[in-house]
Amino acid sequence: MADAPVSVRGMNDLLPPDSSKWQHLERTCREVFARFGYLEARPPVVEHTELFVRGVGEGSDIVGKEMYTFKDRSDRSLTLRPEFTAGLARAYIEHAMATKEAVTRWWSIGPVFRYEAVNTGRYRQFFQIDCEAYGVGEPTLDAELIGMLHALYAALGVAPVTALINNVGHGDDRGRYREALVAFVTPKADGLCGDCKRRLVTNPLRILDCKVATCQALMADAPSILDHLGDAARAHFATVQATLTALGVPFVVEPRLVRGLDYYTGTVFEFTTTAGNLGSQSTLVAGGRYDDMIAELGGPRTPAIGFGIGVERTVLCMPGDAASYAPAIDLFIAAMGPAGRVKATALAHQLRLAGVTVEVEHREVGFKAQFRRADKLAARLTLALGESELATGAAKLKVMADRSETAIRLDDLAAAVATALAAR
RNA sequence: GUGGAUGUAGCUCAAUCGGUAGAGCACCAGAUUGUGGUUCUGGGUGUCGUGGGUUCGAUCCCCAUCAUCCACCCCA
Repeated sequence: MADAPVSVRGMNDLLPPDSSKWQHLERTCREVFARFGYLEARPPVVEHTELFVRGVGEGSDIVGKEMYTFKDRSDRSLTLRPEFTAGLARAYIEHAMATKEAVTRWWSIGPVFRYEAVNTGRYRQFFQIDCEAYGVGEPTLDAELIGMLHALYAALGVAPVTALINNVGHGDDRGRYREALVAFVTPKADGLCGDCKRRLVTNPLRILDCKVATCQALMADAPSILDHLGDAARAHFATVQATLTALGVPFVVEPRLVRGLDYYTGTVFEFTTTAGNLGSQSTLVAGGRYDDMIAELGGPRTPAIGFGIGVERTVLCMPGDAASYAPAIDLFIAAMGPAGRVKATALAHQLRLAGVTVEVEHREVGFKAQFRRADKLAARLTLALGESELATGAAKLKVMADRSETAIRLDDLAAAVATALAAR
C-alpha cells in the first residue's frame, strides 16, 4: 500500500471550524479598511525574482536565504512572494497610479512564502493582510494608519495590544546614527553574544533588538536614534505622536524598534501582544514608511507607508475558540424514512431559496441522534418529519432554546420559521 | 542552520521496572416502543511514527531516521 500523502512542512490546511474564525477576521478587516478608504488589490503570488531583490533588499535575510525561487519553463527566475509591499509597489508603478489619482490606498490578503524554521505562529506559507497608502508624505497619514490598526484590534477583541512606534530617520540620519552606534559598541564588542558580534558588521541596528541579557545590559545607555534625527524627521515624528494623541490612540515610543527590512524610512511601528501564548512571536503587525522605494524601483518619486498583519498570529489572539465563530443554523429538519427525507430536502430547499440557513438530516438514524446533532450544530429551530407528519401535513416547530413547540402546517412552514426567528 | 521536548484509538492522553495496551472526548444503539444540552448501560483488531539493533520475546532498552511542538536566529 502506498504511503498516504502529507502536506509540505510549514504549509497547513485551514479547515472548519478554524476557517470561521479567519473569515471573521477578514470580514472585520474589510469593514474597517473600507471606512478608512482602502480598496482591495490582488497582485499575483509569483513575481520576477529581481523585484524582491531590489524591493525588499539584497542584504535582508528574506532575500538572502528565505525565498522560494525557481526557474519557469522559459528559464526565467521567479519567486513566490515573501511579502506584499514590493509586488504592490510594482503594480502601483506599472499601472501608472500616480497619474490617475493623487492618493492611493490599497489592501490585500493572501499567502506569502518564506523558507524558515517553523515555530509558534510562523509558517513557511503564511497569510498576511496588507495595507499600503501611496502619495502622501505628511505625518498625519502615519497616525491615521496606526489609528486604523488600533480600531481593528479593538473590533476583533484582541487585547492587550501595544502600539510601538519609532522613527529610523532618512538616509543621512540613519548613516550618522549607525556610525555613532558602531563607535559606542566597538570598544565593548568582547561582551557581546556571538550573533551580535556578527551584527556589528552586518546590521548594527539589530544589536538593539538582541534578547540576550548581557547584550541588553551593555546597550542600556547606547545612543538613541531619536537623538540623531534631522530636523525634518524630528518634526515629522513629533506630529505623528501629537496626532495619535489627538485620536486618543495609546502608543509607546520605542527607540530600539528597528525593522528588519532595508526599505523603511522615517516612521516604523509594530503592534505586540501578550495574548494568545505567542511566545517570542508576539508581533502581530508591523510596518512603516518607505518613501524611497517607488523611485528606487523606477517609478515616480512617491512617498508611501504600509503594514503587514500576521494573520495566523492575530487569529491565535482572537478571543473564543474557533467553534464560537461558526455560523448559526436557523432550522434543523429531522427526518425519518426515505419519504421523510425527500419531503425534508424539498422543504429545506424552498427555505434556503428564501434565505434561511437549513440543515437536513439525510442519514438513517434515530430521532434522538438527529436532535443531538441539531443541538451540536446550535440550530435555533427544529422540525421533525415522520410518518404522522407526512400523513397529516401537520407538524411541530420547536424552539431549541426553551423547548417550546408550535403546531404548524407544513404548507405554512416558511411563515412559521420567519415568525419564530423574528421572535428570538 | 543551532538547541530542547514529544511521537500509543478520529481527538486529548495513560499504562506496561521488556511478556503485543486502556481511559476520557467524539460517534452509534438502548434505558426514554418518534425528540437535544444532565445521567446510566452496551459498542474499539490500534502497522504503540518509521527502519535497524539487543533479546526466547521490544510499544517499553540502544542507534538511526522522519514528523510535530518549543526556544534561538530572523521576521508578520
